[in-house]
Amino acid sequence: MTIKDLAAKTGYAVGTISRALNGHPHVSEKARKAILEAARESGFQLNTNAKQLKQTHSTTILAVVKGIGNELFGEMVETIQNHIAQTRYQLLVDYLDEDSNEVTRAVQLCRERKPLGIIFLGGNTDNFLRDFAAIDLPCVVVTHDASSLPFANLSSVTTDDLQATRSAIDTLISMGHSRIAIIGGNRQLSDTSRLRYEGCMQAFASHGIPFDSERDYQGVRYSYQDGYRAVQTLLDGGCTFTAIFASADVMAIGAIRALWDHGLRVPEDVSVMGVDGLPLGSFLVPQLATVVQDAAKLAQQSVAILLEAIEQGCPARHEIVPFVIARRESIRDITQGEAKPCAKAEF
Amino acid sequence: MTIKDLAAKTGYAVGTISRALNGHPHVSEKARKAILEAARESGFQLNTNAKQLKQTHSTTILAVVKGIGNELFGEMVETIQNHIAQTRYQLLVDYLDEDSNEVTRAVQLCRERKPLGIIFLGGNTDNFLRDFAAIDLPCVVVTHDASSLPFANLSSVTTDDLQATRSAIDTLISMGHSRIAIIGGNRQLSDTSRLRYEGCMQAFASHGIPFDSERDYQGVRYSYQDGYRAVQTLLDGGCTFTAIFASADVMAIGAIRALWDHGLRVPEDVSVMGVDGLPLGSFLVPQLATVVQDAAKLAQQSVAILLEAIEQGCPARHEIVPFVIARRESIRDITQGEAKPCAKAEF
DNA sequence: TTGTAGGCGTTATCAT
DNA sequence: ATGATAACGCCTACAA
Repeated sequence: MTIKDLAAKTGYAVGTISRALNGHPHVSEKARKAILEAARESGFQLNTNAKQLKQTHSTTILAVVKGIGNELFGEMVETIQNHIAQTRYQLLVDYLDEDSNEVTRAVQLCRERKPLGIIFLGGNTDNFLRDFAAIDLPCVVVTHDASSLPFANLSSVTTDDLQATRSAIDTLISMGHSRIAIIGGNRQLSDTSRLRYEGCMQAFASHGIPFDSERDYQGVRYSYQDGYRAVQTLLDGGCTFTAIFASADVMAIGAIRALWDHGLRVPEDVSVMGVDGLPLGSFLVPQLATVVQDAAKLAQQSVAILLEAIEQGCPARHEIVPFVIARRESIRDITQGEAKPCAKAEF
Repeated sequence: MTIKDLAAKTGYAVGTISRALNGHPHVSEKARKAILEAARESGFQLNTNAKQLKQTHSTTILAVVKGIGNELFGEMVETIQNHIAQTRYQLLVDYLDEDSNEVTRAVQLCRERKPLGIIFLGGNTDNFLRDFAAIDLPCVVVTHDASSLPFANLSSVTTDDLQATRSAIDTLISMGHSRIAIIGGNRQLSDTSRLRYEGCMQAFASHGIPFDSERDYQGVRYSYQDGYRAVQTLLDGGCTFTAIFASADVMAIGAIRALWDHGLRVPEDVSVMGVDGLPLGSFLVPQLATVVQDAAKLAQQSVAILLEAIEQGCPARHEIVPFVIARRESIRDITQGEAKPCAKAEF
């Protein structure tokens, strides 16, 4: 079934069919009704390949999401969708693996879908440096600072990962914790992981608290399981602590269970804090203390910046969205009361 | 940059370029090398629109996933990907909303991507009945029984939702619970929700346990928040219970927190059981008792059935994958010991 | 308002 | 082994 068939069926020419189906002007009400009806009853759908092959520009905004299964991104996609839906544009969401190159993918999609602009959810500096030059549309990276990259058409909206992490560690320190173990991501592969690690180190340094990366740090993948195992490794490695900071909520959740299995209670024996502010965190018992990234605002800002750039040619901007330290039930102030210095497992 | 440009650049004709780029036979080693090199150095990529427009068949297997954010489907996609990667086929994953029509979407993708077969993750009977006739490829629905649908090319792999739920309720009953509240999904919209509800009713009936749907049942959406609210509504509505059965783990998690906030402890005061067997469940404190769907096996079977159908023309099959009742920490046997008859909130 | 025809970038089918 | 050329299904001038 093609527009030719529809033309034969309705008696109109393909040109009229095309115009009617695309809501173009210069189609009589009669023709439009007849054509739409015929299309509906035969379940006709335009062939996107042919359409996009011919089309010189679309009315599409592209979102390239790096890492399916990242709940934070999931929330943001939803918000972005809601905002775009209120404009005359359409959102096209493309998901890819954590470890594939989002920029080359975007380059390909530019050719094929001719979007008006791109929102990157997550991104890697190296990829941008190597491949972004080929893109000359307005773009914005969310969750990844691009202010120091040499691209005039690339904006960014981020949480200040370094400050956020510093602030989280400061919070723990202010609650009397000085023996803090860290569970982080892969600092080689992820800029965010590197920044969050730096934030921890700066916090420790500014308080004169010693930290032995070898013993007190675990770099793992962002999963429950890896959070769980990281705690095991820390304990086996002789690490003692009154608090654990995990640079993602999912790892924190795995960590809490691992502690429990070692006979350690949260927050009585060990305080645990994460990063992200996943909705799940506030349904747990204990509620997970965390650094809340304002997903709604990150998403909303990215759309705003992109639309300004598309419609008014505004230059690239680099915005920072405030984070919030959520002091929830999984952390405890130990400055007074019984001093339970360190939480080495008792078996 | 098109293959025409490459043709001009290398001196070969477009046909040869196309053959070389697609690894077809009848291309001299010399030509192949020259063309591939020219393509590489100019960063050339085939235009998928044009390619798919012209191509009569692909080597693609399509997975249509209904409901992004469904973790169970996420797991299965990963497994499917791993299996397909070991074959000569490629997997194309298409995500759509819970409430959009997966079958019409598949029809469109058939035209445009010409896949060899389709795996549906999730599906709705009405949609299949109305629109599936247009598809004549081998297909398999996972998580949704299609054995009674009149399609010779449609297989299915499912957990027996009705038996699974019956069995879960039986378990709770065998542990001494007779006042059980149910948190389910929307029975009008989701076949699975309906079956799970049926399973509960059958279990109650066979044990002669009365159940007042009006008071003891909440039909909500699959989310933490809705699980939480459902418990509030149940308690406000005067429902008393020693156990809650939620027909999805996410709702069970929300329910546990709601109980906590009402001063009720799990499993001491109330037992809570879910369905799905999300990895998360075993990292919680208490670990979530649940009906584990064997995601790996569901995925693996769906691929096996589809490949058999594609390669050997095997007829459609309808398989049932066993579930496992995971009696984990969130449920408690109350047949002996102190009788704490019902768990009405004390405020 | 409607019809006609050319071309988007590729693959496939012929020749050569 | 390679080249020429006709589709693929649609959009878009342009003509009527």
